[in-house]
Amino acid sequence: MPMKNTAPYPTTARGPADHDVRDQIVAAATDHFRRYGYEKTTVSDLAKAIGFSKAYIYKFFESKQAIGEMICTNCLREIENDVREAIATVEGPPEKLRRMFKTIVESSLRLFFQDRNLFEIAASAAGGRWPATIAYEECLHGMLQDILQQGRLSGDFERKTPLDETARSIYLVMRPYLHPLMLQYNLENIEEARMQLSSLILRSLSP
Amino acid sequence: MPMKNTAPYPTTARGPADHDVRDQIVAAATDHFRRYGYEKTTVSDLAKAIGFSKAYIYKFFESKQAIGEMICTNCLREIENDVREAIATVEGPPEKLRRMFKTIVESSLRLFFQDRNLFEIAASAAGGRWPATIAYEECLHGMLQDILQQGRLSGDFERKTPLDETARSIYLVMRPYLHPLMLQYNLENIEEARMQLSSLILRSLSP
DNA sequence: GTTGTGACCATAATACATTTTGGTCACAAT
DNA sequence: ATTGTGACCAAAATGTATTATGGTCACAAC
Repeated sequence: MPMKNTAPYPTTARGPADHDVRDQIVAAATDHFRRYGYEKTTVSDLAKAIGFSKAYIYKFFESKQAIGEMICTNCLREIENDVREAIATVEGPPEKLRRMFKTIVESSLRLFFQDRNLFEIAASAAGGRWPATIAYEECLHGMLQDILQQGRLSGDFERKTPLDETARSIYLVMRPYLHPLMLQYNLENIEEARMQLSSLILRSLSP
Repeated sequence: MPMKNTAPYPTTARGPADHDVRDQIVAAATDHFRRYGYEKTTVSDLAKAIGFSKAYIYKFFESKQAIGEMICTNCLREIENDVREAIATVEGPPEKLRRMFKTIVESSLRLFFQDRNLFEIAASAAGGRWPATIAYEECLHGMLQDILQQGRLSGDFERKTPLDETARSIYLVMRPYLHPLMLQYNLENIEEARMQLSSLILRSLSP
């Protein structure tokens, strides 16, 4: 029985969930999107690359955008992992917070401006509210909340303000630097900005 | 002796600084830009509106963009005044800060989305780093610094962090909500966001 | 000197014909 | 039932010829 997708946006649920061809498509798409960009890559290009017909691609993905979203999800997942690793290798909630912010900025800059072509996908994703972006934002928000919780337990952070509100407001401070479309307008003196904002955040958390 | 303009961007220095025709141009431009938008309005339209030839316009303004910049400056000045008024009618630095942020958001929303057509000018200004935007940012930054200084004197705010750094970091928190291009991506739950960020800022300022 | 303009040019915007592209479907092979 | 495709369509992208627009300048009226 085919699972009807009930998500607001069509997810990639089509055809066998794990199938060799699906992986080939993702691999080819990753390569092509990186090299020639999302717009310049046609679905036929991908089909040719893996030696099948264009129609067969649509047995696995609902649309070209669905493919882009998958690639985008992977990219964002990479950042998530960078962050997870960064905050694991450092101790003390305040320093974890600093490192989290630092890593987000660094990884985002690397992804969006080193791999220039992936930027347009991430930009579309962020602008069009793709599920990939929402999941990403929620993930980071969650990590943030964890650090805050740790800091409250360890006595590093104040405990009066509701945890959820604290997490949300700090997330809002960081958001302009992880949202690709906003990041563009925050490039100059970004290092300085990040450090000063980190300090402001930590001051706001002092018990 | 004609004053050579040494600014990085050509300012509106051309022809007599105050002249009836200059004002007519500004008035016509304000009206037309509001009604039909910046792009849709041609310089000839403005000329026709004030009953002169197109060439005469260029005796007063270096370019169409220079006219746009003037109108933009006026718009932003309006916000500045709103803010100035708002923080004057309220007392206590913490409440002044809250009101400042609140007024910036409200006035920006009104300007950019009620007067929809002016948005494209402000957007170009913000994106292209026109002097109008720079002056605007510096003005708000200055007002912010004043409030902080008052708060330090009254004992409401901490005094350890350098004043300049505090002002800068708080400004960075507010910036996504006054920068028209970023404001677009912060529309949902903007009221809630603004209040939570205000609280975060005030927490960071507690002595 | 100040006020004012029509004619003129290079480039940007527009409009339109043509081609590409995303996406579907009936149908074939295993 | 699963794997796979060529033919087909509406809509978007592209190239191109044409027009409109921003901007200048020599020159005229006062």
